[in-house]
Amino acid sequence: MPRSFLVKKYFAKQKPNYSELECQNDTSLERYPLAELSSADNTCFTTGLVWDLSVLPALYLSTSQTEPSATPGPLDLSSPSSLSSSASSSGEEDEGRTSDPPSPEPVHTYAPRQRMKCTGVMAHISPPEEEEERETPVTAARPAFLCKHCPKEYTSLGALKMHIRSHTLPCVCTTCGKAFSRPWLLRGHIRTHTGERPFSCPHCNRAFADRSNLRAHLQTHAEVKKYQCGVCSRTFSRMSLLQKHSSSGCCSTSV
DNA sequence: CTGGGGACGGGGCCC
DNA sequence: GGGGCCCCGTCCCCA
Repeated sequence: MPRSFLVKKYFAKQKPNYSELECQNDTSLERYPLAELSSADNTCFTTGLVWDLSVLPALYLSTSQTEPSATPGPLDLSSPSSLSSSASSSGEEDEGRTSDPPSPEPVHTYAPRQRMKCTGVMAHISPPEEEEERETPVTAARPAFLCKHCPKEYTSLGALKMHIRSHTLPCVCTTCGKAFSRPWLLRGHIRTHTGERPFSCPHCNRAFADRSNLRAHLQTHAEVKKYQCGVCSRTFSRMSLLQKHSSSGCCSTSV
């Protein structure tokens, strides 16, 4: 179970509305851009959702490139949902997040995320049409659905099928031929061709084709960024920047 | 070297 | 069960 959504799921109940998000908090955004992301309630951000790299597991810091899933560390900083809430978006959603059940150890659910681009592997392993998934009837504890293209394992067939799409890449761009696992990924890609940028920043009117990029951009407007150096307290908009900062000397200990 | 943007991957949740 | 969307996150590249 790679990734941090395991934490997110608690508040994922409510769908954020970016269109609102982008303009509803115009006023507050001036001061706390991030708040807009997480909602009008900027407290979640200003109260210390900034990540302290010093508390991050060494593993995360050193190998985060491939194992950000270890992120759980920072989550425990102030709240179990710090991670998601800080970067999350719309207000309502934020509310849900901040109130997400304080799971005792959400951290343990994380597994090293491997940015395994095994899509290529699949071609060598076996034809997709053969038998996409191997169902392992582990009637005992939990059913395990194993991907035959990679070592991944899922507890539901649906999840496995979804995953398999990342191998089969059924969505192909008619313009450049690039293939994607999901339709919406393809749509996002198509924007790179059309130039469409539906996500605009309420602060600088800059537009983005990708919502995530807007989110990252909004960080640049934040007075206090999401990721904080445990040594110098300097904050960064991206984990990668914090990592660079750390490895470059400031936080030699945290590397 | 740092900061930021572009593009994209992937699991979860809701409908 | 599947599609759509969300959010989180990463890598690459450029200013």
